[in-house]
Amino acid sequence: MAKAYVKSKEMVELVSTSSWMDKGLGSQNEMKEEERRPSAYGMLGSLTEEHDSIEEEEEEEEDGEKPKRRGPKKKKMTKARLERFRARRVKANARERTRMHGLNDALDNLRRVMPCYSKTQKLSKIETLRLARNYIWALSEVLETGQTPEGKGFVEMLCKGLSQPTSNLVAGCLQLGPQSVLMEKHEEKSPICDSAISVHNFNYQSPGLPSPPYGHMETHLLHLKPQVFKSLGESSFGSHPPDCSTPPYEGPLTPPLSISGNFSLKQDGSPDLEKSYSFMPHYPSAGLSSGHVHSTPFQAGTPRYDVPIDMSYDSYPHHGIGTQLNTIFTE
DNA sequence: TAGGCCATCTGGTCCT
DNA sequence: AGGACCAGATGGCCTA
Repeated sequence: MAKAYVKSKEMVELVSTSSWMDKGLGSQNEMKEEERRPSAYGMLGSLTEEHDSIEEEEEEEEDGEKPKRRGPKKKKMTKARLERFRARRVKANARERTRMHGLNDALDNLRRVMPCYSKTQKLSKIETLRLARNYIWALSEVLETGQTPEGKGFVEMLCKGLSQPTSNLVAGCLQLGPQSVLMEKHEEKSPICDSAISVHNFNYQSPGLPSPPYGHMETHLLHLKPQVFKSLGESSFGSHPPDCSTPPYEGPLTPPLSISGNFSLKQDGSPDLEKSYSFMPHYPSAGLSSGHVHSTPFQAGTPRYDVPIDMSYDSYPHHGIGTQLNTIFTE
C-alpha cells in the first residue's frame, strides 16, 4: 500500500500539468468544481518541475549499480508521449468526474424515495445505502407477513445499523400519532419538508431536523410509486394496470401527497403524473393493522394501481429478500 | 481541533 | 487502444 502511494506521488510529478490541462479543457461545470475546490486543482507542480522529474527518473534507471530491471524496457518519455499521456489523463479525469456525478445522481434519486428525505439535510452516502437496505427489508417483511409492523418495530427495522443522528431523523420522520391526519393536510399544501410544519405534527422533532415528506409510516408504506411495484417483479404483479408504464422517477423532490388517492387526470383519463405524481390509496389504519394489505381499497372511479400480492415462493421471487439483503450488507 | 464526509485525481485492472 | 470501474490518496468543508 505504501508502495502504491509512493508510485502515485511519482506519477503526480510526472503529470503535474494535468491540473492546468483540466482547467483548460474543463466544461463550465468542471470550472465550478474547480472554484469550489481550488486546491484540488492547484496542488500539483509546474510544467518545468515536471520535466526535471522525468529526466531524474530516467537517469536513475540507467546509471544505477543495481541489476538491470527485467521486462520490457521503459520507453523514454518524449515530449510527444508526454503530451499524449496528459491528454489521456485529462480525458480520463473528465470521464471519472462524469461517472461519479452519475453515481451521485443515482444516490440522490435513492434519497428521494427513502422514508425521510430532505433537501436541506441530506443523508450521507453510506447512511442512504444503509437506510435503503433497511427500507427494502422492512417492506419485504410487510409483503411477506401481510401485516404492517407496529410503529416502533418498523422504525427499529429502518434504523438498524444507522448512526444515532440518522436514527433520530428516521424516528422523527416516521413518528406515529393522532396528528397524522393533520400532517397530511399540511403536506398537501407544502410537500417539501418544513420544520415549521413538523413542529405541529410530530411528537418528536430534533431541532434542525427536516420533517418527513410522507407523514407517518402508514401513509408512507402505501406511498410506493407504481413503478416501484412494477420494478419489484412483473411476475408477481402482473401487468396491472395496462397503462401503468411510468417513466423513470424524475418527479419532484418530494412527491406531493394525495390525500384522497386521486390522480390528477389528463384529458385522456390517464393519470397526470406531473401534477399528482404520487398516489395514496384510501387505507384506513385499522385495515393496515389487521393485515388487509392484499386488498387495496382505492377510491371508486379513480385510476388504480392494483397490487395483487401473492406471497407464494413461486410467484414472488423476492421472497426473503430482506434476509438476503441483510446478509449482503452485513458489516 | 479532530473526525466525518465529500469531490477529485490517479494508476491499476478488466473488458470490448 | 480506449473506456469503465475501482480503490487509494489528498485536501477542503463542516460540525461537535
